Amino acid sequence: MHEHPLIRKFQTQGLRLTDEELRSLLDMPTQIETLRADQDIVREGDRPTRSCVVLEGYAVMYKMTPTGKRQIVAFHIAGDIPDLQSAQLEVLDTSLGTLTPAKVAFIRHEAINEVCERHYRIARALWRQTLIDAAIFREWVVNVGRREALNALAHIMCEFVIRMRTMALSDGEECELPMTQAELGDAMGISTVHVNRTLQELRARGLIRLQGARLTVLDWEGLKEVGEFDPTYLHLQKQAA
Amino acid sequence: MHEHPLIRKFQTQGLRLTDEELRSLLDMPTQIETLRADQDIVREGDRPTRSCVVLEGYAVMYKMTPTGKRQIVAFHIAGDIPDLQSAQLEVLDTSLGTLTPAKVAFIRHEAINEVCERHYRIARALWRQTLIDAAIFREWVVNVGRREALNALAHIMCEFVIRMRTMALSDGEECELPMTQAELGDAMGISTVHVNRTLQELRARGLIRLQGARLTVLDWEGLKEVGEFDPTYLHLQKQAA
DNA sequence: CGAAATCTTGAGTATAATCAAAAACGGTGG
DNA sequence: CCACCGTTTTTGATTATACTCAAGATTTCG
Repeated sequence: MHEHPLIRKFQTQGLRLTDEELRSLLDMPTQIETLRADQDIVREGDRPTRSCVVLEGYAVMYKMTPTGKRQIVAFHIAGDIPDLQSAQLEVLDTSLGTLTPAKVAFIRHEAINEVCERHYRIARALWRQTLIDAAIFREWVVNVGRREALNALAHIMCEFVIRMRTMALSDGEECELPMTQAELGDAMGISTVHVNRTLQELRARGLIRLQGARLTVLDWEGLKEVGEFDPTYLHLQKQAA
Repeated sequence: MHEHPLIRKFQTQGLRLTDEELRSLLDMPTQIETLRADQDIVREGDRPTRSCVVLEGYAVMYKMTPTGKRQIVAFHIAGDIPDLQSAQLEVLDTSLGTLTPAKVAFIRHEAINEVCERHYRIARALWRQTLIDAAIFREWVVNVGRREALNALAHIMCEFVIRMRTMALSDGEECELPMTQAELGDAMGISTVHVNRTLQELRARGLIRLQGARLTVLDWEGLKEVGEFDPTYLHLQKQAA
């Protein structure tokens, strides 16, 4: 696998880049920034002129309601381009912030759109990526709308572990789980207190161990079952599995 | 506005098609079918070789949980291409069905991908459309996760009326609301009984009138406020507003 | 006109929210 | 290395929103 998270991501999607495509991608001028935890990168309503690639650390997309409640709509890991949408849509409809200290690479929209126009295969791969993001949003609607806390939490963990494994950030049993209980609650649409009690139930059932930011899946089949987890919606390619 | 729903949709997004682009689009071979209400068009797990354009009537995208609960993730109206994703992703992760009797046009994926490759502007417009769909999913996550029934229901109505108006299917005050209370519940992740009580509250507050499938917005500002509705996420162009 | 679907109402229950406060943890600086 | 501070996690008690079950009224459609 390539060492650059973005290229690695393309590879996990089964895209064999030609030398020229690879060069075009790596030649895009980028600006790399190191960010602290809990820092906004862009905000709802912004009209950014660049998008970012997560190189290290974790990010969240979220929306605030007028009454001050927060809903997290996505967690992002290395290789993700959380705000790729802003290259095609003028105004941001969500905010993006860091979850942990993070390193991100900013790429100007013109650069992205030039590469897309020159290499339709890259445009198509990025389009495909945004379609997978959309598939994940759909699954989250189900998670938040029709699953009880226990199942929803198990589901979130399954998804996160699989995505981490796809990017070689987990061995499939153990990985970093960088979000606090409050953040998990904001992702599932439930309160922090209820997250805490639900976590205890998952532990009591012997499905997971969670100490600090370290998650260990003790019973993968059990967790999948409780989480009603079917990875189809992640649209993984064979070699990724 | 053009009489073909798909072309009209492109126009509402501000895309001025050249004669050649228009010809390429209209020359795509399509198969038009008339469907009854509550009929599946494609199902989760399918690997379709074509996508469809809604010409008349209404469709829903939904997912079922293993315990038999249904979550509707999108309502689709004339001009929408609900399963455009399947042109880029192999397996469907949601099911698509009619809500009412409907007329749809099927287009083979090869035809779509050829047009996209020949006209990058069309590819980009379709990409953009899928990004707007994703933005709507994000808003639905908020609706289902962080809004109480009253606010969520008002929000759904605001979104539906605006989308109908954009496609000239509503004057902005009155329009068809083709879903049953059970379907509204499946869209908001609440029970039918609770939808009923919530509807009564919206009526009691003088915000709407709803008789059969006919919705009249009596107090647009009030409904928007209760629904915490900000249309930014629909990414409408100026002329549409 | 009649059957099926949809809507409505009531009563009892469950899941999860809120409020409040204590315990544990993690990082920082002396 | 330890004490300290802010954050995060945990616990308890009370309340609220929404669910389930059940049955009756109304609408829709063939």
